[in-house]
Amino acid sequence: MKPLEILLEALRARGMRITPQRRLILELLCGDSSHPTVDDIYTRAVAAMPNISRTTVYNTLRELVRLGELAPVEGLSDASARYDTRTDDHDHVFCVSCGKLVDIDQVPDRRALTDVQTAGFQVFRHQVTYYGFCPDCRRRRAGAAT
Amino acid sequence: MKPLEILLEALRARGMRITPQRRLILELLCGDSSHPTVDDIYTRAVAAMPNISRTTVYNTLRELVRLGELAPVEGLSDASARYDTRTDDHDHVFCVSCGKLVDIDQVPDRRALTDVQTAGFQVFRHQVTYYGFCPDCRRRRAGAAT
DNA sequence: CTGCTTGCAAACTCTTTGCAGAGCT
DNA sequence: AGCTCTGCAAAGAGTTTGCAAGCAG
Repeated sequence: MKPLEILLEALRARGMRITPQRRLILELLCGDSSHPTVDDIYTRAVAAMPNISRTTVYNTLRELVRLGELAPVEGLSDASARYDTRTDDHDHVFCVSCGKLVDIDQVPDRRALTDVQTAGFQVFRHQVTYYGFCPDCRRRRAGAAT
Repeated sequence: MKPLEILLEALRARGMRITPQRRLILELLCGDSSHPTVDDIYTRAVAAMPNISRTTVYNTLRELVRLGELAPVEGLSDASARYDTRTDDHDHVFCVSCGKLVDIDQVPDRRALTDVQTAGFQVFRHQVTYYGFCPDCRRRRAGAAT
């Protein structure tokens, strides 16, 4: 969740126009840390601007990814793409029960891998996805176990 | 890459029939550690059995996943699904240049995460994807840098 | 004004489904 | 023989593209 002004500036800096549609989509992204899908964004956008099109949502999200201001979330078998406004290196915790996805900082002391361990790859980035149950589902399951 | 016999046995154990198509697909999977896509498998299958259909490939792969003998690879933004015959917990190294994907063992001493670090999630599994350049692309880039 | 952007519709890709006939056990 | 499996074609889901009209700068 980054400030709206940053995103607007990123568009302006590249000579892209600030249209009402784009502004709306950016606002929605800024106020959301739930890693929404294209359809999530589209649905909320339509509520505020009834005749905005899916195409515009797709276009805008694609541009933001291109600008490095938005990151597609990988690591889930979800049918449709989910996006993250946090674009620095970080990890994810995914709830296998409800699909909730939360950003977490990377554990700082992970041991460097040897060349053998990386199969000779020159690694410059890594991303960890933790799978488990979120607090809500954890509670729900504990109750059900009665 | 697991032995063909294991896969055949898994099918038999569930009362599934060993058809020539299935046998072929299983053979292709066993002899492949490149994490092929559906189309990779289909293309090679067609070479050996010209009128095998994509449907059969899809069906067979889906069944194998259902049996736990094949794992869809997550964590890549690849358009189409890639499959892994290694089904135990392990990590991946992905070449951002050529798309090569290699299985590696998990680093054993990863520190346990606190509840705060996992945002209260009860984590039971994690998966790391390392991004970098594979030995081939590394060499290629070193040469190009002349 | 200029030309980037929008939004409609159609195209495309990947995957799943329906169903009749073929083939495994 | 009985029932599963195959393969064709068509349907579906998600995303991209082509293009004429609209609007930001």
